[in-house]
Formats: sequence, C-alpha cells, structure tokens
Amino acid sequence: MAERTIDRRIARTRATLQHALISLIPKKGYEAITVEDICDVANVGRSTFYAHCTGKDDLKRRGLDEHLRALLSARQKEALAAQGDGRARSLAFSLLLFEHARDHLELYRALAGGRGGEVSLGSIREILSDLVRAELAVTAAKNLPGAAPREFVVQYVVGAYMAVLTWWLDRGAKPPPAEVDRMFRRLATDGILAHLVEGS
Amino acid sequence: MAERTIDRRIARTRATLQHALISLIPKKGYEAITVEDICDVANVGRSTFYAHCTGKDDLKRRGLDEHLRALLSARQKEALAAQGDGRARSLAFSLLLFEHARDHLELYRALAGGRGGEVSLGSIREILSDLVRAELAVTAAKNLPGAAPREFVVQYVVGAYMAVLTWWLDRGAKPPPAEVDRMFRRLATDGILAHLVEGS
Amino acid sequence: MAERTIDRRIARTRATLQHALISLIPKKGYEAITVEDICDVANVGRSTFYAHCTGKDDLKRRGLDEHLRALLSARQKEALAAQGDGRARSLAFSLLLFEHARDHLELYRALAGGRGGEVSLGSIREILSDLVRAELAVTAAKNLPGAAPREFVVQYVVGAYMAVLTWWLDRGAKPPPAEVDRMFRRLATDGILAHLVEGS
Amino acid sequence: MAERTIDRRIARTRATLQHALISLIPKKGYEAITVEDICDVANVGRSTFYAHCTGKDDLKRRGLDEHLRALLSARQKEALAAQGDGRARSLAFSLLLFEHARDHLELYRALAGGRGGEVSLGSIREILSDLVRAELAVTAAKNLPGAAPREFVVQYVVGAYMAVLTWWLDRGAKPPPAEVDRMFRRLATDGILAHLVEGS
DNA sequence: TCCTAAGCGAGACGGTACGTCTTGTCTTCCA
DNA sequence: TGGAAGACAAGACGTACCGTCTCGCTTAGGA
Repeated sequence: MAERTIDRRIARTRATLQHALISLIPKKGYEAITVEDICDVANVGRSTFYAHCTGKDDLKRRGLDEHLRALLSARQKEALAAQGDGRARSLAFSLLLFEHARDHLELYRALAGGRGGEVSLGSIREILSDLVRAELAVTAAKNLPGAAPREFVVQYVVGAYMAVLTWWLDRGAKPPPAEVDRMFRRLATDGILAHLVEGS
Repeated sequence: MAERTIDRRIARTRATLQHALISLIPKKGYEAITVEDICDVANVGRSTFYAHCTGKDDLKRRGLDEHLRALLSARQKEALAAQGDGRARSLAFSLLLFEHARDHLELYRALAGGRGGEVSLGSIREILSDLVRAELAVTAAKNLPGAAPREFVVQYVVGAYMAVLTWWLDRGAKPPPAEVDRMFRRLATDGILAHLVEGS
Repeated sequence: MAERTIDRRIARTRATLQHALISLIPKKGYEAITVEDICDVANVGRSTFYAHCTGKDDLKRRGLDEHLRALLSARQKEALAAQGDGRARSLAFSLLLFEHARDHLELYRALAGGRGGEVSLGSIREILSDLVRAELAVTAAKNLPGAAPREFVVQYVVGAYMAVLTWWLDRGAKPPPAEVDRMFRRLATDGILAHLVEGS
Repeated sequence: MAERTIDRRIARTRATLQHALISLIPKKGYEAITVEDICDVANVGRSTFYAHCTGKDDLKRRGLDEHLRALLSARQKEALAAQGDGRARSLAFSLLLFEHARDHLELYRALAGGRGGEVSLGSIREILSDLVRAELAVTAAKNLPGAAPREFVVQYVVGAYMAVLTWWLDRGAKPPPAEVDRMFRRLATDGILAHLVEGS
C-alpha cells in the first residue's frame, strides 16, 4: 500500500484516539479512564489502540507533546529573536502559555487537576525546561563562580512556573493571563523579598 | 481485652506495615508495590491490612506524612520563634529537608525518582505548603495592593523547592545540603536576575 | 482455616462451575461457550474460574471424569464378579452406559454432539479402555500366536462402542438401551458377517 | 486476462495454501496453526486466503478430503467391481488406507496424535462412512428383521477402524500394514469371540 | 481458672482492567 | 483486475490486583 495513504489513515486513527481521551478526561477524570473507554469512544478495537501506543499514559504524552512543542517552539523563536532588554523579555514563554491555557481551559484543567496532575504535566515540564535552558544560555553570559549551576536555575524556574500554573488553573483561571504572568515574572526575577516589602 | 494492650498490638501491626512499605520502595519502586507484597513482608493477612488502612496510598500517607510533619513542624516552630531577621531565617524548612533527604537518600530517591515521583511527593508538597503559608503569615505583614496573593507565593515557593529537591536527588545529592540550601534561598529571596548578574 | 470448611467451599464453587457449563452447552453448543459465559452463569469471577481449572476443556474433563469413573467402576465390579458365561456377560459396561446415557440424555448429547464431540468423549474412551482391558484379561486366557495383540482388540472394541454410542445419541436415543446393547454385542462378539447373513 | 490463465493462477494459489497447511501440521500441530501462519508460509495476503476458503477448517477439508476421497473412491471402485467373495474383499478400504497412512506417516501422526486427533480425523471418518455404506449396500442384500440398521453397522465398523488406525499410528505404525489390515478385518468379520478362542 | 471478645493469619471469592492474540473485513496500491 | 500488504473492529484469552468476606486460632482481660 502506498505509504502516504497509510500514513494518513494512521494519523486519523491516532487523532481519533487523542480526541477520545481528551473528551473523556472531564467526564471521569484521567485516572479513572480505562483503555476500553477510550476505544469505545473512538470506535476502535483494543488491538488498534495498542498498535498505536503502549498505554493510556503514552497516548496522552504523544498528544500533549506534539501540541505544545509545536506551539511553543514556534512562537518562542520570535520572542528570543525580538529580545532586547533581558529584564523585560525574559521568561518569554510565560505569558504565551498562560494565554494558551486559558484558551484551552477545559483541556488544561483536565490534565492538571486532581491526582494525576503532576504526572500529566511531566511533558510540559520537559518542554519548558528546554525553553528556559535555551533562554538562560543567551541571558546569562557566563557561569559565575559561586552561583548556582544553570540547570539548577532551570529546575527552579520551571518548578515554580508549573506550580503556579496548576494553582491558577485549579482556581478557574480567574485573574487574566497578563496579570498572572506579571506576578510570576516579578517573583522570578526579583525574588520574594522584593515582593513582600514593596508590592508591585 | 484491655484497651491499652489492644492499642499496643494495633500500633505494632501498623508499624510493621509501615516498615514493610518503606523497605519495599527501594526494591521495586512505589508504583510497582502491591498490597500483597506488603502483607507478605509484614507477615500479615490481607484482611488485617485493610483493617488498618484503605489502601497503599493511605498507608504511605499515614506513615510518611506523620513522620515528616512531626519532624518539620517541630523544628519549624523553633525557627519561627527565633526569627528576627526575615531574610536570614526565612524558608527555614529548606535546609532541614535537604538534610533529612540526604540522610534517607534511598527512600527519597525511591519516592522522587523516575515516573511516579511527583505523585509520591504530593504529601510533602502539602506539608511544605502549610509551612510556607504559616511563615508568610508572619513575615508579610499585610497583603499589599498590587502584590500577588499570598497563596500564589506559597505555590511559587513550594513548586520551586520541590523541583529543585527532586533534581538534586536525581543527581545523587552530590552538593552538600548547606550549599543547595543557600542556592535555593538566594534564588527565592533575591530572584534570578540578582543571580544572573552578580553571582553569590 | 479448617480444611474441611475450605474444601467444602471449594467443592461448592467447583460444582457451580460444572453445572454452569452443563447448562450452557445445550443453549450455545460447547465450542461457542466462553469462559466469561460460564462465570456469568455461575456468578463467579474470572480469577476464581482459573483458580479451579486451566480452561474450558479442563473443567469439562474434570466433571465428566469424576462422574463416570465413579459410576462405571462401582457397577463394573459386580458385573465382573457375577461373570459366569463369557459370552453372555462379556462387554458388561455396554448396557450400563447405554442406560446411563439415556437417563442423562441432555448431558450426553451436549457432550457428544456436533463438532467438539470426539474431544469431549476422550475421557469416556479412556475409562472404557480400562474396563475392556480388565475384562479381556479375564476372558482371553492366553495371547494366542497369530492373534491380534490384546491392546489392539481393546482399541477396536472401544472405538466401535464410542462410535455407536455417539450415533445413537445423535439420533435421539430412540431404540431402547437394551436393544442397542444387544446389537452392539452381537456385532462385537460374532462379527459383521454373521450379522449380514443371518440376522439376529 | 484469459479465463484459463486466471483459473490456473487461482489453482496455484489454492495449492500453495494447501501445501502450507500440510507443511505446518507436523511442526505445530493442527490446532495451534493460525491463518497468519499459513499466509506467511504461502507468501499470501490474508485477503487472498479468505478469497479462497472460509477458514482453517475449510482449507483442511478441501485439501485432505479431496485428496483422500479421490484416492479411496478410485481404487474402491475396482475393489467393489472385482468383488466376488464377500468375505475376502469386504472392507476393501482398510489395507489401502493403512498403506497410505504409513507412506505419509508424518502427516497422519500429526493429524491423529495427541489432543485434537479425533477432531482432525473427522473428515476421514466421513469419507470412510460413505465407503462402508456403499459397500454394505452391495453386500447386505436386504435389511433383515431383527438385525441392526445398516447405519448402525457403518458407525460400528468405521468407529472401530478409526480407533485402530489411530492406535497403530500412535505406536509408530510398526506392524506392517498388511498385518494390521488382516487383524482388523478378522475382528470385524468374525467378531472378537472367534479371535479369543481360536486365534488366526 | 475459665470465658469471651478482639486482633489476627489465611485465603477463597467477585470483580475489573490489563495487554495479547486471532479472526475476518476492508481499503489501497501494484503488476 | 487479481492479489499482496496491512490497518482495522471485534472480542476471547489468561493474568494481576483489588477490596470483601468468612473462617478458626490465639490471647489477654474480666468473670
């Protein structure tokens, strides 16, 4: 069979599975979903499911990965390119992702909320780490003696961001993205002491 | 039967179960452990297990959490009480937990490492949140207008700490606790900008 | 737990499974029955099923085996004991089994009919072989030179009997057992030539 | 494409499938063979397989049965035609099949041996039944009163033959076909009593 | 001292999800 | 246009855990 035709069929099945998973998450919660549930919704046999991924987690990861990595890496390039003032433009992904999360609120809340939240966000975490790592490589000219290793800072920033994002989503994403973004970047760049004594 | 004797028996069984779980974690990883495994190691019948807790997670929570909460909250009080200078003493739990993690490296790495890491650390996260929340209640006199909500800061700090802790453990906890603690608190209090431009 | 109590519980479950299988055979035919069907009828979990037998065939065999071997070996002893005239009493099992089959017609037709018939009858075949072998050991004084080996005769007789029994059951067991028994033993003892030329 | 060419192609594919099945039987046993196995060996797509037959059993039947039926019915006709003395020539298929089985020992043992033996031999049984039925129609002039129905005798003879054949094959087909044939026909025509008291 | 109620081990059980396997259908392309 | 390739839906399989349960055994107070 022609490769392209097959590829298209496969891609369509894969997409159906992704969509089935996403549509189920709000109904039952990620943890409670079974492979059979997904197959039923997607009108797909169990064997087909396992022909495409090794399990529920794998399916989720593949979907999220492709989605996010495409989104972020594309727009991140612009941000990095347009970067003049290190302070103003640093952590460029932040606003981008807050906005994206608000636009796809259902999906994000489903992924991040409740028990399996942290697991689900593993992929986002990795992607963000890549971005922050790249950004720091530009921003921080050299690895100063006595300073924390660059990877340490990466983990610090990404960990903080993920926690804040999750919390914001769990509360309904009520403050507008721009404001959350401002708060996060202020804490990240200036530290909590500055925040505590002066306010914004 | 006398209540006290019974209580003692019960406590002993409970402790045996806790110990069985902890001893299994390094061997198979938390996720892979089954209730039967625990019962086998503890020489306990399934029914007894379920007489004491509702499942694996419950057992873990009761054990680890009580343990940690006792450890941290006790010493945290001293820290809070002795707190004169907000800068020097803030985030008092940090060094304490780094040290504790290094002392029980096997256990922590088992909990934090690999796949289910974030899930397992959920309890620690909650405990830390409580601590930071309490600390901020003292440190930050009022909720300044324009500043981030206090809970936002809590999530930020705890998220960053957990990420850094996990990363440190995954790397083998090589830098000494005191140094990691210093790096973390520097980033947290003064922000990454200070870190980037000046060094320590 | 006391052995007897457990044994009783186990025996009851086993019996329930046997009964479920037997009750299903007339409805769907042996081949079409799934393990899940049996479990549903028996109100038993899959795991319990597999704790008692290795599969559908095994369940069937265990049931049939116990049942028949008990029936035949008990009554066969009497027959052998009372045996005076080799001609009149030979192949003593024949009438016994024809009658038993008619009394439990549903069961036998279910087992013997259709596709899996021969498979199902494997156990009966073995049991009968044992009986005939024992009978020949008494009847045939010595292994005459030029004659067929005794085991050959055993296979011959049992094969013929099984075929005749199956055929009779498939036709509804209409001729009375006594008559079928007479026909079979006549053919077996005197051969088909005698049958063809003289009649009974 | 010319019809004949197509027909030839079809026939060739069919033959390839047959051959694939036969070659697999000794390796895995009939029951364990899957359609995919056959397709792999035959270098044929699944769709092609199902274009030629409805399943594994169908393929076996078409192959083995045609083969045997051709072999037996051709030579059987001669036997029936040349039949003068009912005793000497009766059960003419017997020697023929014993010889054929010995010549294709591997195949027959695969079919007859072990578990699924009787199932696989179902086809042979049917063919033999047809032959014996035909022979009896000639030999036994009329349905004598009191005698067993003709079909009863057919089942009796075929059952006995199949059992003896299987037993012989399972033992390695050691006695030469002629001898087994003699023993079988002696038992069949004269009965076991004659065998027991006089020998050959 | 015996009695009695609880904790406990043992493990059978009903259930549920898993990942694997085979079947038979269907679609697309190639020769 | 027949056949190869193989994706697919369907669904049975045997396994692994789960959480519930029933059963006796032990054991340490209160009678």
